[in-house]
Amino acid sequence: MAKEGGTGGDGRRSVTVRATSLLNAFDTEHRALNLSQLSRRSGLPLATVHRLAADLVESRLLVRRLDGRYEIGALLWRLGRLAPPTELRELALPHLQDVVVTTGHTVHLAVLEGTRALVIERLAGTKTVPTRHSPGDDVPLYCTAVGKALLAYADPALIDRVAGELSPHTAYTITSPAVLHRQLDEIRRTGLARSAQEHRLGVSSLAVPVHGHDGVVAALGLLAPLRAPRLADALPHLRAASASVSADFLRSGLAVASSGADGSRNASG
Amino acid sequence: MAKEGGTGGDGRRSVTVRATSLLNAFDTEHRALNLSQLSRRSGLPLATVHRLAADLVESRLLVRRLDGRYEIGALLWRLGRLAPPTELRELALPHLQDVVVTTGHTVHLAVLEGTRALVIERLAGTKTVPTRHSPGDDVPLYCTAVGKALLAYADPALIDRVAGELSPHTAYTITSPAVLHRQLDEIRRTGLARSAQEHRLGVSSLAVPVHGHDGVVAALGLLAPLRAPRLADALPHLRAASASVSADFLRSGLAVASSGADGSRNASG
DNA sequence: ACACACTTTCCGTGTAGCGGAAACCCGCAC
DNA sequence: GTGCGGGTTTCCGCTACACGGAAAGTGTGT
Repeated sequence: MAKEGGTGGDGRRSVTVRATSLLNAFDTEHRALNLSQLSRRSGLPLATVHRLAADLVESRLLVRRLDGRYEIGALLWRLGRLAPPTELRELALPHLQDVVVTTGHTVHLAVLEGTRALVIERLAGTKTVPTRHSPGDDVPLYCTAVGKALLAYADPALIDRVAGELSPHTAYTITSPAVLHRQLDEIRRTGLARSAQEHRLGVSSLAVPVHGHDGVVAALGLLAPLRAPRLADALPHLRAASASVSADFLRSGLAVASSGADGSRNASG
Repeated sequence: MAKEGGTGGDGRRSVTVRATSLLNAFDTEHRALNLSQLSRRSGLPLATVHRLAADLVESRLLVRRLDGRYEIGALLWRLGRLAPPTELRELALPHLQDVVVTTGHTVHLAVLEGTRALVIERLAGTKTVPTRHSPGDDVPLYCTAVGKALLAYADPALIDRVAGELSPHTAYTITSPAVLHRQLDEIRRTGLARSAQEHRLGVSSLAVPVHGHDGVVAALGLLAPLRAPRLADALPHLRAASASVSADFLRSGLAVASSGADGSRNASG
């Protein structure tokens, strides 16, 4: 009978979770999916997907095109705009632009989301670097500057969890938990995070935390080609922008929304 | 068998639809809701909301704050970015900026969504007008310039439906279906839609359609104080922007409904 | 003509969603 | 202290609703 013993994985969950797994089948490379693709990518039986997707279309979370493919509906877009990242993004935007024009480097704004850093805005500078992270993408916490800036101020439990699985992206990626911890200490001391080719070859970056009422709510990062001349000169501008964003953030009375860990599941008792 | 008869719009439907009605309880003024508010605003029993919201949190569509209130989660934000409006918005953005700097007026980009026009981007000009529609808001189709521009090229059935319920917003709002139809004819002939105080007093606007492969995919509108001097001078810029957006749109290969095969093959894996 | 891939419908099974009611919690007033 | 009012969480029996295998329907390429 009970073939399901696994914790956490997928398998048999509530309708809502299943419906969400349908939504999760979409990503930047797959903005429109037909029924079979949806079934394959979500791992749900075809008949189930057929019914579920129809429900989602009725709810206007998805729309069905004339060619039969599904895509994310405008309702979802609109709802998504109500999420905390939107407010932060819009309030930070002018300051990000300042940084871009004064330094010429590409700037990232990211928040902690689960065990990754979610890039909520990216403004390309004139001194372009090949890497392409659009808003909506997420990057690892341990091998990017914004990631480390966020991680350094995160819940110690999260730090340990992340430090437990340091899979290398390049030859420069930190794979030793001890080294990572040492770096995080330094970040906390100096308020500055760095990464040099740890995530992508040829790219180095700086990042500083953005402070909220209690704790760090975001990180502001700067991307540059590996040996960009006087990248450090940009630091004051980055710090200034961070301070401005912090100030605006506090003024706006927004609350931290970072989800944190799941924790309580069906534990015994 | 007979379809269900409820006219109210909600009521007794599938789980998915109910869950969505929870999501719909959120709006710009209500970005964070506690359980009871959620229950009240969605019309669902409290116990049901309690369970459903927990599911949504587990799915990460919602997050629950430390103070017990729910808000839209980052996952939803990210999914929303995969919706068509995002692509259109980003591709149109530079052209919108052109219009703003050359004309100084506030510009709107809107798409058809149900029986309303969804504003997907708004750039404020130097010649500000009091009205405030942020991206994500929707406006009526029959009393705004962008709305009319979209309506004029929409499915006749939709036109009739909209013409059936012309509730006035100001003393200038068109309430006669015949007048509306006549205006729509003219819009189709001239490619230009206007509204003068029909939606908000003191505001007049122009709008032009943005064409896709077959049909209109968006509208580009310009807001100005009532008797803005030489507002018509801005029209060429607006048309030029519309043409540029159209061109970029077509180039990008975005589809509203592609009937033929589009190149992408899916290598299963 | 056949083969193949995708989509839609059907329908018997039983599970999972339902939601009223009661308990619980906390701050407040008296 | 006791009672009151708001919100939140848990309980639990009933059955409506979701489930999904299987089969029929549709369209394209060969």
